[in-house]
Amino acid sequence: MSKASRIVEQLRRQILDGDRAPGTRLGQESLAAEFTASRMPIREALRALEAEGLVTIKAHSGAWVSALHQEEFEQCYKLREVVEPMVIGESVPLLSGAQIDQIGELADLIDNTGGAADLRSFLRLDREFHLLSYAGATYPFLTDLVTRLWNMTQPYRRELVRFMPAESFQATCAEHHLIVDALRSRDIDAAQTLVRLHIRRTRITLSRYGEVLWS
Amino acid sequence: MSKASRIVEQLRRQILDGDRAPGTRLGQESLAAEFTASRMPIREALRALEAEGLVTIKAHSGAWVSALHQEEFEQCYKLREVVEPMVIGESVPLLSGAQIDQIGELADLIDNTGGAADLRSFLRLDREFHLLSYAGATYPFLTDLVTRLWNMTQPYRRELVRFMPAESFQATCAEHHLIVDALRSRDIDAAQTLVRLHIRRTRITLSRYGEVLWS
DNA sequence: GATCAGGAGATTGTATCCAATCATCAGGAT
DNA sequence: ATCCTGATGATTGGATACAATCTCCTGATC
Repeated sequence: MSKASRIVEQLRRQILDGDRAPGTRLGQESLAAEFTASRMPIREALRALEAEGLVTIKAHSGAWVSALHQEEFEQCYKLREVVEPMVIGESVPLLSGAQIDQIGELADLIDNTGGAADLRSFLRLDREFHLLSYAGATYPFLTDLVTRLWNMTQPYRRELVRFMPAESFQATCAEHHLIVDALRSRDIDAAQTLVRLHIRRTRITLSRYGEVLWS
Repeated sequence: MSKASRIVEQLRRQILDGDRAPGTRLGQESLAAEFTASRMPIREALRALEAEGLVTIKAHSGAWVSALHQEEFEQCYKLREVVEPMVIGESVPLLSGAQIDQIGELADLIDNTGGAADLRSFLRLDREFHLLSYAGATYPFLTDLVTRLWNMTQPYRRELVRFMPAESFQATCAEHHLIVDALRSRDIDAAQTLVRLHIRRTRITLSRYGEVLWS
């Protein structure tokens, strides 16, 4: 595996984990020093992350961790409301029983995080829960798009979930279990509707606290 | 504008125009000689085109113009059947009257190409017709996806359209004009249905000749 | 005859160096 | 006081040189 691709993975991990906040400058020289490499693999890594939407590059100027305006953030969620039901519809008939069991276990684990109480675990498990439920889907383009949308919004989700009230967290957990039930009974329609409503409710809940974050 | 981005545009154009067929090797050294540049901007360009799906890179091995199997080609069309109705639904209410007129003119121009008779013009205009009809859509991610799907399938469309019988070409033209009518009357539902059927019929028509191409 | 090991050649990946471009700030004119 | 202008410093873009890796051919072995 090349040095550039290792740097891509590490940088992506750092951005998603919140170690590098949106708007942070990514200077080639300083990154080269950090990763003990030359600027060349750094440049390739930044280009790759730009293609993923995680990094924004301005010619002859520099690279920054991509930042979203509130409208862009909400547009990502609105797009997810349309695309993810489509993807889970493809996925439901093709998921294995073992996969569905695993998704159910993730739902249980999420219950125990308490949402904002264990933010890091919640974000990681919630992401895993949803993306695994799409594992059966056959359209690589759409699953890539979904992953991109999750990645791009992750830093903001981290900040916004802090404000999420307990009742909203409980709703999230309940919806997760309903989704698992729909998967178990292979009910495509129910799964699609639940996913759409789940994302929609989350968007509306989060947008209430967006004013604080973006103002 | 950087040298790399100029190379991206030229290479993309060459691939879409059929000057570089799928499976063709893209050696860094030879490309550097062609474009009178060093290998460095070439690498950046290849990475960018890889992100667009037009180029496939294998580590330590090389880059090739992306090739699709028949199943992948048809999967692109099936995905278009789902995504493009969504996009045109977003687009219809936001297209300007001037844009719709322009789309109508494109439909007329396509009639005059005679399909396989003037293949180059047909491909260019057909592409322009559809992509312009999506110009009102507000989701950049989805329009990017649609453009990617068009680009990736273009080399194969070029080959397959050669076999397209006259009746199929006439059907295509008729459907185009029906779509224009739907745009003019701002009929979202009609536009979505027509686009879906248009893509579906094209896929079925083309797949009939795929055996020849891929066997 | 088929398969696998090994080495030569070619090609990609990385480091270093130089050139081009942009941001910043001082200085002067309006 | 504000805006424009120009020089300086920092940073990215590109070229060249070297290292790492793969491919393919050769030849030996089963």
